[in-house]
Formats: sequence, C-alpha cells, structure tokens
Amino acid sequence: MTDKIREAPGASWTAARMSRVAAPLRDQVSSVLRQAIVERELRPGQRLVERELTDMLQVSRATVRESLRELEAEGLVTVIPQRGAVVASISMKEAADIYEARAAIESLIVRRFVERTDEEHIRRLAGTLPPLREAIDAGRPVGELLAAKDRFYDVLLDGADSSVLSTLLSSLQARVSLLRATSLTAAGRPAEMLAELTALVGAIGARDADEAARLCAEHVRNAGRTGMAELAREEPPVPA
Amino acid sequence: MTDKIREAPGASWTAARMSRVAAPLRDQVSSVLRQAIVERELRPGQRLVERELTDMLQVSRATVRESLRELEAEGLVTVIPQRGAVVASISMKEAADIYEARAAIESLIVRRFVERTDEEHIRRLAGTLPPLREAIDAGRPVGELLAAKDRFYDVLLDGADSSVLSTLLSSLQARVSLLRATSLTAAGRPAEMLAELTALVGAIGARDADEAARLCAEHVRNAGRTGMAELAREEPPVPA
DNA sequence: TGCCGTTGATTGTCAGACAGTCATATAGTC
DNA sequence: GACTATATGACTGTCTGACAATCAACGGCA
Repeated sequence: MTDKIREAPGASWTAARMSRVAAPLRDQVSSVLRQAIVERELRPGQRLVERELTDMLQVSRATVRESLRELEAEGLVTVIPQRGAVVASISMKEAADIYEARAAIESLIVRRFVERTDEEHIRRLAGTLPPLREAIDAGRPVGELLAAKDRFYDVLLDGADSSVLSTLLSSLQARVSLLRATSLTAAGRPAEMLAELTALVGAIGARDADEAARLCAEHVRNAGRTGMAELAREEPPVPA
Repeated sequence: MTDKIREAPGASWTAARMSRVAAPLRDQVSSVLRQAIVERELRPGQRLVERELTDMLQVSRATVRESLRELEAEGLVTVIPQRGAVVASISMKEAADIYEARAAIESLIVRRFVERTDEEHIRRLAGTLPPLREAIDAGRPVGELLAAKDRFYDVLLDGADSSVLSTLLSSLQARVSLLRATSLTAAGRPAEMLAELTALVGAIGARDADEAARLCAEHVRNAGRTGMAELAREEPPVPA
C-alpha cells in the first residue's frame, strides 16, 4: 500500500540508498532526487510522498523535506499546499519560454567565451566535436550523444568563467528535461546539431563574437523547435 | 545571550512575528527573511543563527531550516557546512555577470511585450512614467523611486506574460540587491534612467522590437555601470 | 609567543507526536 | 438506483526534544 515507488518497474534509482559521507545528507538526497527527475525515472506529475522517500532513502522526514524545498526552488518539483510535492511538469508555452531564455543566456556565455578565452580553450572546445561526430555516425543511443554534448558545454562554461551564468543555464536545462522528448530523438537532428556546433566553433575560432552568439542562439532555437515538435506527438503527461 | 538580533538597533523587521494565516508558515518565514535581506536590514555576511531566528519569529527550528533551504536555492543565503547560513554577498565580478544576464533577459521580456501586447498595455506602461518623473523632480528618497520603477516593471512583466521570465528576472534582481549601492544613489542617474525608460517606451509604442530590446539592454548596462561604480567607493562588506 | 586541549555554541539529523486537510469509501436518504 | 452527508484513512505542516559531530574561542602550558 505504501512503497508504490519502490515497486515501480525499472526504478533503478531506488538502489541509491543514502550512506553517510562527506556532504550533508540533505545534499545527497537532493542529488539523488534531482537526477531521478531529470532522467525521468520519476515522471512529471508523480507524487512524492514523504514517507515513501524516507523509507526508500533511509533518512528522516526532516531531511527529505529540506531537500524538497530545494528542488521546489529549482522548479523541479511543484508543491501543492496540503497535498505535498509532485514532480513538476511544464507546458509547451513554458518550455518555449525556457528555450528562449536559454538562447539568450547561452549566447551570452558564448560571447564571454570568445572575449576572455585563449587558444588552448578553443582547441579543447574543438576537440569535443570529433567524439560527438563518431557517436552520431555510429548511431549510438541518445544518452551517449547527450553525454558527448555535455562535454562540449563543460568546456564552454569553463572558458566563459562565470558561475552565475553556469548556474542559470543548468537550472534552465534541468527544467526543460522535464519534457520527455529531446530534440535529438528526431531523425536527422543529431547531424544538424553537429553542423551547427561546428559552425559555432568556427565563429569562435575566428573570434567573431557577434556571429558566434547568433549561431548559438539559432542552435538553441532549432533544438527547441524540433524538441517541441517531437513532444507534440507523444502521449500526454501522467495525470495527477 | 540569545536575542541578539532582536536587540539589534533599528531591526524593525523583527516586529514581523509570524502569525498563523493562510499560506504555509514556512513561506511567511521565507518572505520575511527575503525582504529583510533584500532591504538590507540583514547585511551580507551576517550570520543567521537558527535559534535566534526561531526565537524571533516564534516558529520551530524545522520551519526555519526549510526556509533557509529555499533562500539558499535563491542565492540570497550562503550555507557553510557545519557553520550555518550567512546572508550572501556577491563580488563585483558576480554582480557584473548578473547585470549582463539581466540585460539579456530583460531585452527578451521587452521583445515579448512588443510582440504580444495590445495598445491598452502600452498605455498602461506609458502611464507609469509620469509618477516616476514627479518623484524624481520632487527629490523623493531612493526607496520611493524604486517603488515607482517597480510599477513600470509590473506592467512590463504582465504584458510579456511569461512566468518563466518573470521568475528568472526577480531572482536576478534579488541577488543584485545584495550590493548596497543602487545605481539610483548616483547623482544625476535618476534623470538618466527616466530618459532611458522614456526612449524605451517610445520604441515599444512604435512596435520596434529590435530597437526596444537594444534600448533596454543598454539601460540595464548603464544601471549596472553606475551602480557598481557607486559601490566601489563604499566600505567593504561586513566580514564573517 | 605559539601550540594544544577544553568548553560552549551550533549545526545536522533523527524520532515521535498531533492537529488540520484532502480524497475516498461508507452509510443513509429520497 | 442516484445522491448527499459522514466517517475514515492518508498525508502534510508544524512542534518538541534529543544527541552526536564540528567549529571557534579561550585559557593554560611550554
């Protein structure tokens, strides 16, 4: 009767019980939940019952609740007063807004990268593309493509050297991941993406900040467009 | 021995004890603390000792802690493990980053406003300027100017109709308020601001989204520049 | 003067309790 | 049999008290 989540098929994240290590326990709890949400093991609309979480993660209710506040502030969880937390879901409209915001922020990041980075960073950035190309050519699963693309972003953020912008971007990225579809699931999109990133790296290499920013914004908008189109033909989210 | 904050001179916000009303208690606590921080009644660097907060606000430690997690996620409070929460402080560099991000986001908002709003909204937006002008001409205190400007933003955000962008902007705005100086404390800056906003409204009225976005970004950058210049000649933040 | 152990202040976490509220199942009514 | 009023159960919101672990400051000692 309880333990609904634990019984859920394929709920692999339940294995991640909490063990007392360095970081505050609540941060570990947040991380586990955050990851489960972003990776869609916890589905949008799904209730997060405190008692179930405490049983599953073996921590006290107080700790779980503090974590939930954190996730709430990040927009990954929605709290309905007197009803508790549910995994957040976003509307198409919100998703569109988030993509727009991402375009703006990422452009800024690219601009920063161009302005303040050195040849070494540019080389490293360019170096992240070949693995991506190989993954695409080999028809690897979406997860691996995303991982490869993450490395691109890692270098970009590192070079832009702005914790503020990094934080902003990752919170936006987490929220769009609430949509089930990635633009990368659309046929042909991975190749397009690679082309866009290649062009972007080209502009960065030429130290053309304006052009790079423009390409970047366009890239995000394209991703958003395909992703949302993809989404439009899937089933609706889990009802409350 | 306890009650240090309550005894603090001029700590007017302490009067705001919690009373049980509709919203969850923790939200009231968050609001009180957030406001106290943004209005600089709690200074950057100041420790927020849980016991003192519970005494002052008359709520349990659990409730206070949940609020602190929320403020932490908003970036208004920094938590040092095993030492607890302190009011966040930001470096000049971070502040500059935030202003840049604000410029990007606000431009987007203005663009949205132009794209999707009607004459009525534009009139309302223009209508917020005269009170601002009067406040400036009458040499009213900075607080009142800020309030008048807030009304301008209210209309703008309302017309842009995007909760995502509103949330983003207000979190950025809260964080820069951690700097003590407002650009408005600089001599002549209020008048400049008014001129910039007037030009902005003009572009919006003409439905020129590009120009409006450009003016808006410029406005934010100007505000950032003066604000940070102002800041540079004040005393350093309260040490930990 | 500078190192080190003691002490006090606080945080991190836990368990248990209880009122209030929402949703649902149950019983009673027409 | 459909419909409403009520009882029940499942949870959340909040509080209290407790205790180990850690940090910071103090004072003693070399």
